[in-house]
Amino acid sequence: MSFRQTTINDVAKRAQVSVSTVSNVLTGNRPVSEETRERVLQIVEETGYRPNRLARGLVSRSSKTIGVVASGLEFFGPSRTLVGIEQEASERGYALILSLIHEPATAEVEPVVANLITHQVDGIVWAIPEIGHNRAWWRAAVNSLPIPVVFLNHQVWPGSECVDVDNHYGGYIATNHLLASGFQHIGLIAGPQTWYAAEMRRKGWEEALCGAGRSVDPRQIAIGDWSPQSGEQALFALRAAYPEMDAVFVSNDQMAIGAMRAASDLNLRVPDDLAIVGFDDIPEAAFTQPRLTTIRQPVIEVGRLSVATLTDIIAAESDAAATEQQSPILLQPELIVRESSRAKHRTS
Amino acid sequence: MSFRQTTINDVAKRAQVSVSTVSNVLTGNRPVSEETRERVLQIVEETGYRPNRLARGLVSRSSKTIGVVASGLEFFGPSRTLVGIEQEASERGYALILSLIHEPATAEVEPVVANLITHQVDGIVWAIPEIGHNRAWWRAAVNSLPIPVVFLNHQVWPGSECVDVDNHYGGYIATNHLLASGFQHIGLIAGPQTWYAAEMRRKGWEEALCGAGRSVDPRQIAIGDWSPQSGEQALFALRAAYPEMDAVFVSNDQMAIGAMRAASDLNLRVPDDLAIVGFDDIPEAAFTQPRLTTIRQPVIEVGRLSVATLTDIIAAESDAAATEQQSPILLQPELIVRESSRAKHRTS
DNA sequence: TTGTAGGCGTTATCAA
DNA sequence: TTGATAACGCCTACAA
Repeated sequence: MSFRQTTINDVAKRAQVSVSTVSNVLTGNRPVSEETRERVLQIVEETGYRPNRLARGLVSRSSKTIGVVASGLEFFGPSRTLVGIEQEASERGYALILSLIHEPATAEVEPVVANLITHQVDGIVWAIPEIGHNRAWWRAAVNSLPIPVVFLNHQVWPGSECVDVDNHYGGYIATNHLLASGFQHIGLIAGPQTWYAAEMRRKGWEEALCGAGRSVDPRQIAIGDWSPQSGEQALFALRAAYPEMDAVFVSNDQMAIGAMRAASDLNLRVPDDLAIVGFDDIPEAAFTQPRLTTIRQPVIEVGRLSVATLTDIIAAESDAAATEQQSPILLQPELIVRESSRAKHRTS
Repeated sequence: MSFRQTTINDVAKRAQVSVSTVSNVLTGNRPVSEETRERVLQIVEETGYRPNRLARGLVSRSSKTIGVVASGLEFFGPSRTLVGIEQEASERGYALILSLIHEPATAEVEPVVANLITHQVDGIVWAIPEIGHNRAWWRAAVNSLPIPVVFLNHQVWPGSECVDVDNHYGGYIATNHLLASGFQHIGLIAGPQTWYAAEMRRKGWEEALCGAGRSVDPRQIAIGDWSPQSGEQALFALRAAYPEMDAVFVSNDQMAIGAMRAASDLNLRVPDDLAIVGFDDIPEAAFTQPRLTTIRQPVIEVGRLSVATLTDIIAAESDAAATEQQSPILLQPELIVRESSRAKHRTS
């Protein structure tokens, strides 16, 4: 079963050249005469030879591998972002080593990073929601790591590379849309405030309200955990604390679906009694009753860009030509208007 | 920035022992006196030394890495299964190299597998829906590969290792539930029939109908692509071709949500005019209006089991003690009754 | 219990 | 344009 794989030595012998010539044919690092090149390629084809990347990485000090640390693959954004990460990495010839963290709030950062470095990854994409203790760890550690790191969904700090959706803007346009549609009392169902993205969406909501001269009060806010169930409960709570509410911005579509369900149980018609705007544009959002107005975010693009940025930095390091990046790189989300926020009053 | 990492040599020198002693302390392959053991561990701690896994893998011929080839991370099942795969791998000390395939129907299998072997993975979890041409490729290739492979959501064949949910049974209990609830004309919105799982769910539906002495006709079937939109369209089509239909088994929850939307647009009340049963139990399913009856499948468990099986085989190979597995390993799904299939007629 | 030396499969350096 | 040969960092006989 488990025979010895063919090595560069086997190829060299059969092609009657030295191993360095075979290596040069394959890497293109040094010119090789057309004649021998073809002969070597021929043998490579015949034997199905493929260079052992462990050996290659060991000597060349570049594994062509990047580490991805992610979390929350059960959610729409993170799982799509991972797809973008993989696509870009694959196109650029990098393999992915995947680590998942299940409890970002308590998990230790150091062992995860150390383990990836152990695998000699050329860089890391850190796609874990920002939370106090891991931010502190990174601030202290990032500059002493031997490899570059790109952060997703994190607040930027000097010297760190970040890619993110502009969640502040997303919260702002969602809320502004409700205001422009004539709604007066706009609540918020927020995500966990340990998530930087959730905090930014809340701030966008606040800024829109303040900009329109509306008050912002804690009783207008309920906090969920992104799940439909928490959205349902949040709407019950909000309705009790803030009965005049006639619209609500919900920080993700899953909670919005829970909120729609709660509205129905409270005999509130959407959008006539209560308008709802979500966030994400999950595939189901266009098929709820009524169809859900939401904020679409370029999640795949965030993943791609993070890898593009990372590999550029990696390439720049070996070229010793440090390309200065602007950070954070913010991608703009987009308002998708559907039925759940149909205008209450005519606004000219 | 990029300094030389500490090596086993550095540790050996500082601890005033040989490299083999350091190695033995770390691997436990040979006994070391308590005294020197502690001294070495002390230095390891101080220097933060971690063995280079490329070097280790090169010489020990075991990278402690497994390749995962997946697809459809935008869907509920596959993304959760990946979580299970990662959990089990991480607990067993394996790292994951992730490859995604975007067009399983046309993608070439060989380069993906070859690339993973290039990275010296110890085994592969193949989580790509079974489709004609890749099945053919695997049949020919699987026994000549140097490493073991475990297949997810595939039909088993002699010598292959498979882990899956019992989709046939799932389709059967879903349909039986509708029959037992008094529904007479049960349609099917199926997934792409190139997916083995979709085919099995259809067969379960068929068997339940035949078992109850009902006819099975092509006009009772519409095929979607798992998306809510395709579910919506499928219901329109089905309603036109099969107007007496009073219940429908939908092969996944996303299509079921689309179908519920279509039912509403057709002024059909669910479940009174049309009962619906989905498949997956996505988090949203409990919050639709009405709440969706569905089949819950142990997707995380499938992922965990696949890695458990794979690593057992890997361990058995190096022990030269081939543990015979029973294949396929089928996990049972479970019926979750909610409102969308509320009984039409009393059945005692 | 410990040390020495060879080799895993490559790429990189130096000569030719 | 090519070929020896020395690393890369580690494990593992074999020797002491």
